Amino acid sequence: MRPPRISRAQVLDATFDLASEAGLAAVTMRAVAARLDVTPMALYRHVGDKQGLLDGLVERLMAEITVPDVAPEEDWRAVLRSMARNIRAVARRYPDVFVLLFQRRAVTEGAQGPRQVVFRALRAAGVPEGELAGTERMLSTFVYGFAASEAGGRFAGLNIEAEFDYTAGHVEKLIEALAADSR
Amino acid sequence: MRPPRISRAQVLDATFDLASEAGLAAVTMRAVAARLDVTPMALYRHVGDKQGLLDGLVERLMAEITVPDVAPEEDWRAVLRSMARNIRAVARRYPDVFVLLFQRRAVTEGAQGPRQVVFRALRAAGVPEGELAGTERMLSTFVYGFAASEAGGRFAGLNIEAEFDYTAGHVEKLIEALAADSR
DNA sequence: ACCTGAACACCGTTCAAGT
DNA sequence: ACCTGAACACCGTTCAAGT
Repeated sequence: MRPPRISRAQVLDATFDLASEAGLAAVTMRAVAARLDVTPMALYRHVGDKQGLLDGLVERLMAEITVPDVAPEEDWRAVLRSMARNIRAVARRYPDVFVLLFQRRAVTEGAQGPRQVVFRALRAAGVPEGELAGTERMLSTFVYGFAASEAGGRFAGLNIEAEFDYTAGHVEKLIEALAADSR
Repeated sequence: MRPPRISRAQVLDATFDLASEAGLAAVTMRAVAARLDVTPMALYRHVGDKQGLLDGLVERLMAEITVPDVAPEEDWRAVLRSMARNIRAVARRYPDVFVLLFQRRAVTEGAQGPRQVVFRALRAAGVPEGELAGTERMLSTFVYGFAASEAGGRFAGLNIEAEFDYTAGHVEKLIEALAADSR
């Protein structure tokens, strides 16, 4: 019987700080433990193992994806673009952690907040109810792919903002077409 | 003066085989060396370091992306779908290696063959010359994002073929719209 | 219940030496 | 030029022990 010296939240905070400052490669059980002035083995009770630590890191990353405070009914285009820009910014700040999103299906699990905002925006655009879920998945697949490409340097040498506007414009037309079909 | 016992090609072959059989985590300098009956240090002359080994692995992965033998002028939709299916198959077979594509910009470097095929298909669809490059990037970003999502399990619980058809259908409409605008 | 300490089986990489 | 051997500074994780 002993009072806990550290919590899962503290472990994840330390992990996230470490990843922000020194990248994913610096995230080791030992380094995280050192930050908390604790033995590596102390972490196992709180996060399971290294895999669990990384899952927690992805959780924290998802929490970084904030929701714009524009009302979706006002301007659905602005809402969607602002969400996409936010996701891209997160990808740029944590490029190596970001790709973990693809491997952990956390994209569907957590971040229900952002998803609801996208739903409202798509509804405001006139996308029929039955197409909402499919469209949201299509959209998020696109945005995450774009953000990962950008953060990984796949668009190196290009004008990325122009690239984004080009793509976003076409996706908006796609959404408009979906709305028009339903009428 | 001594005859070489191994070549870069052999090292990469062993690396690729190892990754296919046991996943990316099993790819260590020591394990690759053991496959070639050689000391770990022998690899350094041929691939530089671990990073260089992984770059070579991505090279090999790109080479797995084959080009359909349908003439693009015949049915551009079939060509694009067949390429997308092939990329998805590669992602499913090597899920953890596949995400490295996002981090190495190899997508733009190598694989010029597939890119040319996409160009021809888009031309056949009627996409104007000036929009070809941008459309191809948009398309590949989409396909790679979809493939990575699928391989990583982000679509778990969904009918993935239906999901693909849904998305592909909308992307085709997007391409048709691009072609129509130019007339 | 929670943490420590020592130990085990791994890593990538250096450096000097051998042929 | 090409490979080896020993060594260094790391890893994640186990297990028994302490409080």
